[in-house]
Amino acid sequence: MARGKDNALDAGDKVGTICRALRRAIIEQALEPGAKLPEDTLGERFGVSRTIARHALGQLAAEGLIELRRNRIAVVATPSWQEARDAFDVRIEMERLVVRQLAGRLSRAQLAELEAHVDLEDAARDGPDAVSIRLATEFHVLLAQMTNSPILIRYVSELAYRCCLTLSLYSRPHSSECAINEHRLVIAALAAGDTDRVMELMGHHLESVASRALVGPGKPHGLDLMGVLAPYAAEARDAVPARRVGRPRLRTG
Amino acid sequence: MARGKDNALDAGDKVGTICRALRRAIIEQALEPGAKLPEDTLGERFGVSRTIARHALGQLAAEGLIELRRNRIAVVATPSWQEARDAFDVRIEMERLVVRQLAGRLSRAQLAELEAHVDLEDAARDGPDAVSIRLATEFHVLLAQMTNSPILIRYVSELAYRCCLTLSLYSRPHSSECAINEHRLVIAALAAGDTDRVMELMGHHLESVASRALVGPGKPHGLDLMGVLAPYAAEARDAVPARRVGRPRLRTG
DNA sequence: CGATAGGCAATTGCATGCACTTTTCCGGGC
DNA sequence: GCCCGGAAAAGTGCATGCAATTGCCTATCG
Repeated sequence: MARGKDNALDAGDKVGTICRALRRAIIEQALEPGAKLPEDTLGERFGVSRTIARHALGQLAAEGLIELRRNRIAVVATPSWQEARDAFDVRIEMERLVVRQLAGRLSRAQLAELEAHVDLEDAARDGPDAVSIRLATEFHVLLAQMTNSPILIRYVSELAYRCCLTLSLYSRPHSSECAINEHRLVIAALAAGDTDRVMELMGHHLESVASRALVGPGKPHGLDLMGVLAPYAAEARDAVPARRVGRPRLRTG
Repeated sequence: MARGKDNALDAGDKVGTICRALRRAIIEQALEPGAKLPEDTLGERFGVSRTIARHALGQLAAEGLIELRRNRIAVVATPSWQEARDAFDVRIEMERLVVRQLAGRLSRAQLAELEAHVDLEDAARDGPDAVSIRLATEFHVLLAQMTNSPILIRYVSELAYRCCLTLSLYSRPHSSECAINEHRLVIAALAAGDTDRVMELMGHHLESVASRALVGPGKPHGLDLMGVLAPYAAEARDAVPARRVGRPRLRTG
């Protein structure tokens, strides 16, 4: 192995690791839309070179999570209201497809897994918003994964993340109460194998989430970009062995 | 710019240029599934360094057009039959969404553009298969573009390309006759603003295309990889100024 | 004759360096 | 006081070099 002696948790997929960390930071709203992501700062944070950071940014840009303009610093995407609405429309259709494929076809174990996840969401209700938002999103991703269709999984995940982003721009604080109940209803209908009903439920559920994103021109933001990233980098590999970490510059997106 | 002094046609977006060229080579089946794409050979062909070629491969992999495994040469994707079926299922849903949004909302000019495209398909009927396949695919992409929804555009394009790939693996030679007629029917229904009918038509059309991909375990293939790529590279920039082009190695996927 | 281990060529993984572009900051003019 | 212009700083675009891995080819052994 190279000199760096990475700990084995990172199975060599540095780019993937960075992507996952950034995605998570974004859906937990630690990185708000518009936040700047300079290649070299990112590289320092994760203990890799700009080349790798750049590659990761490329992937995230392909997913629509960040915006990449030539010769400009990458920023977390700031979807327009119209784009947000489009994303939700497509997402609704895709997730209806997911539950259509799943209705009546889930094993007892899978249903239990879903229930367990919703229990988790329930438990996190009093915790920080960031966590409950992430969990709510992951419920939908979990459903998609049960289809075993790589394409569906990828698209639903992407759309879910983008919609998360949207919510952080246009929606009010977040109240997950009813969302959690709706998740339970969906599980019940899936178990019952009631295809039409589960599609309806999912459609309504997503529509109601989307409708929370109706008004509000979005808040301006300013935050300590790289400081906020630290825990995500730390989680990715256990410590950042970056060779020469001076105090990271403060950026205020 | 560096020493290379590219001609101005390439607006600096080298990665995008390579992606487009490769995508096109793939959908025209000049690059068959399984064909190898070594970074440096690619770089030589397009007159860029491995860094850029690598980045392009990363993007294409994100789109599912090629497969990228660690420490291994990138290859054009070889979707399993199941993946292919999934892709078609999702695609059908997405394109129904497209025409739903479009029905009755197209301008006269847009309808004319669609007709013109189908005329092109018609004219290409006697030409090489590669061209008529590409045109058929582009009809669907064109429709998607008219929605002005970046997400829809991206997903439909991706899916259309992937399905193309599929056809080259599992389908018989290609007879575009009826497909062209179906395209015309779709246009007519769009113009009439008959939402339900156009969704039905599009669904049937895609289903019938998919059904052509039912049997056949796929043909083995062998081809002169980089030789076949030359025209695509040439089209991308007018000539390849690569510094030291020895005879490119022949690879036989 | 077939299977196998070892070595070499091909290829990827990644960091670094240099050129170019954009942004920022500062001083002078209006 | 505000706007403009120019230079320094920050950042990206890209090529190249080196280490590590893989894959192939061959010589050797059963």
